[in-house]
This record gives sequence, C-alpha cells and structure tokens, in this order.
Amino acid sequence: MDVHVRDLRYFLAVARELSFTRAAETLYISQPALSKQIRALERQLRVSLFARESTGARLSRAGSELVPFAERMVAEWEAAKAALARASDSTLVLGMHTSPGRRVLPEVRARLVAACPDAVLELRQVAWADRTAGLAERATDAAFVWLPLPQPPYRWVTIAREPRLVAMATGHPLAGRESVALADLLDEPFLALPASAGPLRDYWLALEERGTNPVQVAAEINDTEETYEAVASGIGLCLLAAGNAPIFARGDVIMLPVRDLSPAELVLAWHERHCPPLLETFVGLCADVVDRRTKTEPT
Amino acid sequence: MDVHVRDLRYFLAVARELSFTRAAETLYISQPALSKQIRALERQLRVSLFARESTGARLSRAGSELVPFAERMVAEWEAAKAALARASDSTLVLGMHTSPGRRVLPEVRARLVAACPDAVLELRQVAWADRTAGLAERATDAAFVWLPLPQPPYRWVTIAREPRLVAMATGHPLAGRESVALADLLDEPFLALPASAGPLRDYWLALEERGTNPVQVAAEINDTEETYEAVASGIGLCLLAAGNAPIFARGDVIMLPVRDLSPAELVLAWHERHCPPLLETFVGLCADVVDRRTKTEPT
DNA sequence: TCCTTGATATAACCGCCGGTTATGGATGTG
DNA sequence: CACATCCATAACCGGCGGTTATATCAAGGA
Repeated sequence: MDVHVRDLRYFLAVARELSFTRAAETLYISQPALSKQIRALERQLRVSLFARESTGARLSRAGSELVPFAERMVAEWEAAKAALARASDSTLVLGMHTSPGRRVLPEVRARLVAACPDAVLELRQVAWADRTAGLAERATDAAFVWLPLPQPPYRWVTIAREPRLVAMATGHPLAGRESVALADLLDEPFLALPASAGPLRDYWLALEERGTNPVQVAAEINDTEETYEAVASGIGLCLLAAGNAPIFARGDVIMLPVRDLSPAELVLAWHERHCPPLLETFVGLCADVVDRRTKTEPT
Repeated sequence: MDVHVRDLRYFLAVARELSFTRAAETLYISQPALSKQIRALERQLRVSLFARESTGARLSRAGSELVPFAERMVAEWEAAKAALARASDSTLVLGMHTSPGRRVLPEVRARLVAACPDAVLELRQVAWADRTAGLAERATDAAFVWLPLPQPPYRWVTIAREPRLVAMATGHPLAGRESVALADLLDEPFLALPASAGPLRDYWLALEERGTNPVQVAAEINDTEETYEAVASGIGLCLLAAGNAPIFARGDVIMLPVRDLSPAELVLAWHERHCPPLLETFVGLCADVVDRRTKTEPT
C-alpha cells in the first residue's frame, strides 16, 4: 500500500541512469538488490516501470508518470529533515525531578526568548529513579538536579545552595525542637530514593555524614506526593532542601533545620559531550540570573 | 535515512488521536506495534515526536513541525497512485513476436488516438519461445500472435489469413519450382521454434498435415535474423506466412507457396479474464480496420 | 569463430524489521 | 481499594532488504 521513500530514490536513480547496474553503483548497493527492489515496487503498484532490454532500461509510460511524484516526495522528505534539524537546534529539552521552582525558570525563559525569539523550552518531568533526569539517555539537553553528579561526563552551574531540613510528622517526639543535629536522627527510620538513584540516594540519607552508623530505610519514595504522605503518616523522616519546604508546608508535617549538615546544591547540568549553541546561551542566562540574585539577597 | 510512508501515516494517526491506543485501532494494528514504530521513527530522526503521559500523548515541538510535511507526503503518494492507475487505464501494452506489419498497427493507432486522445500504446518485443507473447504472465494486455491458441483462456480477432510459404536457400534443388506440395518437403530438414512454443512450433512444422511422417528438425530459431541466416546457409527449410515474405526477400532465400497447406491466421489475442475498456475499443478498431481492408482487396 | 565484456535475472543465505500476543506498571476513577 | 485505561516491554515469527555467486544473453573485438 505505502512506499518506502528509499524505493522512490532507487527508482529515480534507475530512471536517471537508465541502467540498473550504474544506478546500483551510484546508490552504493549491489545490482541484484536494486533489481529486486524495483521489481517489488512494480509488483506493488501493479505496473511495469521499466522496459528491460539488453542495452539497459527504458522508462515505461507508468514510469514516466511516477517520476515527478517521486521527485516531489523525496524533496519533501529532505525538507522535512532540514526543518526538524532546525527545530531541534532551537529547542532545549529540560529534565527535572520536581519543578526547580525558586522563580528561576520563568525569568530565564523570558530572557531566553528575548535573546533567541524562535527558541523553545520543552520541559520534561522525569522519575526520581533517573538520577540524571534524562541526560544519560540523551533524552534531555539539560536538567535541574541535585549534586552529587559525576564530574567527568557532566558539567553544571549552580542554581541554588540551600540548607538541608528534616521533615517529620507533627506528632514526632522531635517536632517541638527549633533545630536538630544529625546525631538526633541516627536511629530514626528514613525515606530513601530508589536504589537506582545511587549516590544521590546516599546523599539525601546523609550516609557520608553518618560515618559507620547504619541507616534504617523505612520506604522508597518516587515523587513529592508520595513523600509527603509517607512523612505525614509517620512512616519515616526525610531530608529535603530548604527551597522545597513550601511544597511540604501543609499542616501534617513540620520541618527543622539540621545544624551539622552541609547545604545541598541544586544545579543545571548537561553532558559535556553535548553542548549545542542554544544550550550554551541558556546556561549563560541561568548563571547570570542566579548571580544577580545572590547579590541582591545574600543568603 | 529515508522513511516509509506507512510510518508517516502512523505518525499522523497518533498526532490526530493524541493516543497510541486509539490510533492503533484506527490503523488496525496492535498498540505495541504502533509504539515501536513511532519509537523507531524518533530514533531515526533523533528527536522525540511525542511526550508520553499517563493521560495519552502530546505533540512535541519537533512533532508539530513534522505534521505538515508528513501530510504533504502522504497526499503526494495518494496522488501518485491515482495518477498511475489513470495511466494504466489509458495504456495498452501490446506484445508481438515480430512486428505485425501489414500496415495495420499504424492505422489502428491513428484511429485510437482519435478516439481516446490520452491513450498510449506500449509495444513490447517478446521472445519466440513465449508463445502467448506475454499474455500468460499478464505482462501484456494484448498480443499479435499466430494461431493456434487455446480457446478457453484466450480470445482473439483475426488480423490476417495468409497462405504459408516455404523458404529455402537459392541453391536448393526445389528452388526452381513455381510452387511445391507438402509431399515434396517431407524429407527435408526444417527449422523449428523453441520447444516451449508448444503447439505453435508444431503448427509451423505442419506436423498435423504430415500425418505419421516424422519431421527432421535441423535447428531451433529465435528471431527473424537467425531464421534468415539459417535458411540462407542451407541448414534447413522454414515455413512462413506470405505476409512476412518481404522480410526474407534479400536475395539468398527464395520462397514458394505450399499448395496443400491451409493458410495461417494472425490474430490479436487477449486474456478473457482481463479486458479493460481501452482494450475493448482497441479490439473493435482492429476488427474494423481489418474488415474494411478485406472488402477493398478481397484476397 | 571464439572469447571477452557488460547488461539483467536468479538463487541461496542472513540479519533486522514490522507485526503479533502476553504481560507489567503507572494513572486516574467509581 | 478495586478497576479500567494507557503506554512500555518481552518473546516470538515471517518476510523484507541486503549480500555473494552464478546464469544468461547481446554485443563487440582479436
């Protein structure tokens, strides 16, 4: 019923060369393959496209009718590929676990369209299990993720540096404190990211700071809603960045600073081997916005 | 590199339905097959065309760019198929062993273009080994052939009925006669059509009229040139229709009537199961031209 | 005359594509 | 909480799109 555009290219090559052998050479395929494909095309269309003779091939009536259509279709496909390439050059696919928030994305986006009017940002929510938010599989051009991230394949600019809080149900014994130390939490059950998150999971369990003390993982969490429910129902505690506190401020959960934990770092990351021009300007704009912000409101 | 138009149709279906499942239903394929094909298309183009969500699919930037191109290509292919169908409706492929000659083809062709201005005759020379001149393999719509022909699958109109002559080298003992009888030829070596010609081979050996007398086949012949050479060099004799005599009148061969052989019949034949409108009018015109001719020059 | 050359067709083979069914996981809903 | 819906994945299978090797045939040259 339908045709492979490749077969149309084959057909046009034979129509141009009027020779299967030479056409096969220009197409870099073997002559039998070309003959077979053309025969299949003829069988499919129920018409003969060429009159084979010992001297070569001649176009039949149907063949000459087909030529202009085939040319238009091949040209259209070339145009389509070019258009897609252009579109992909001016499109940035951004991965993120939760929205980066912090009012950074709207501002950068506004600046970006001012700089490149035909630029388009495509946002993609990605599962917490995917630590690189699509960078690893090349599904995204850049991603808002929390450190740590392996340095060699990835590069990044800092978006925010925020203290780590611990979230717990309002009824928790520690809930009355002003703040806590990590030592207060060592025996508490914790919520953890999926195992596939690797070092990131360890980071939000403060595994390094715990030293030899083991951590008790109460459950795995895959999105904010799940996390809120698990914390509120007392299943376990959970570390989170101060900037994400508003998402949890819903009454059943209270959050306390953990005094002796280093702040967490939210970055815009990308793959060092994949840095198209638009990404470059986007990164520049992000750095710029963040920079101006840290000046106006220094911590 | 190139695309199958089918995949573009698949893509358009998903773009229209914004759902893989529903699109698969409208396409009468399974949903996994559709998903796989779209993924393959995305991999090939190195862009993602849809954003999959639990609620269904949304077009990505690249996807919306592709839509108009895909629509144009699909439409173009539909148009091409329609054009080919129209062309094949107004094209008649004629098979023939040697040109039918007798001034019939030019006249019928002239009348045909007068009746159907966009009609086109496509002539196809075909090997003598193919007794039906392409009718059997459906390679031709009609063919100029000599009887006999099996009646059930084929039908025909008579183009010419001509006495059979025998051709021999000028040096042959019989060459001085005014005419010969079959009895004079019984011991002579004859040239024969290839075995695959079947009953037609027998006919031009006058096998039936020979009765029990065996025929001595000197060689097989595949075209006029070969035949002329074989006759002229004395390899064997050969029967031929009077109308084809001019082709052999070149000095080294003489032709004599065979008194007691029935005349041969040249017909325009076609397959009874394949008789498109244009063929019908062509047959009518042929019959008409022949009819008028037999009236003006009765034998 | 024979051999070579160059054209297309045929055959046997093989990996991958394009379909199938079965199944699982995520999401919204009564 | 069960259920329906939607998309993804897996395993499987026939056929397509390529390969090399070979046949056939027409044309041309020593």
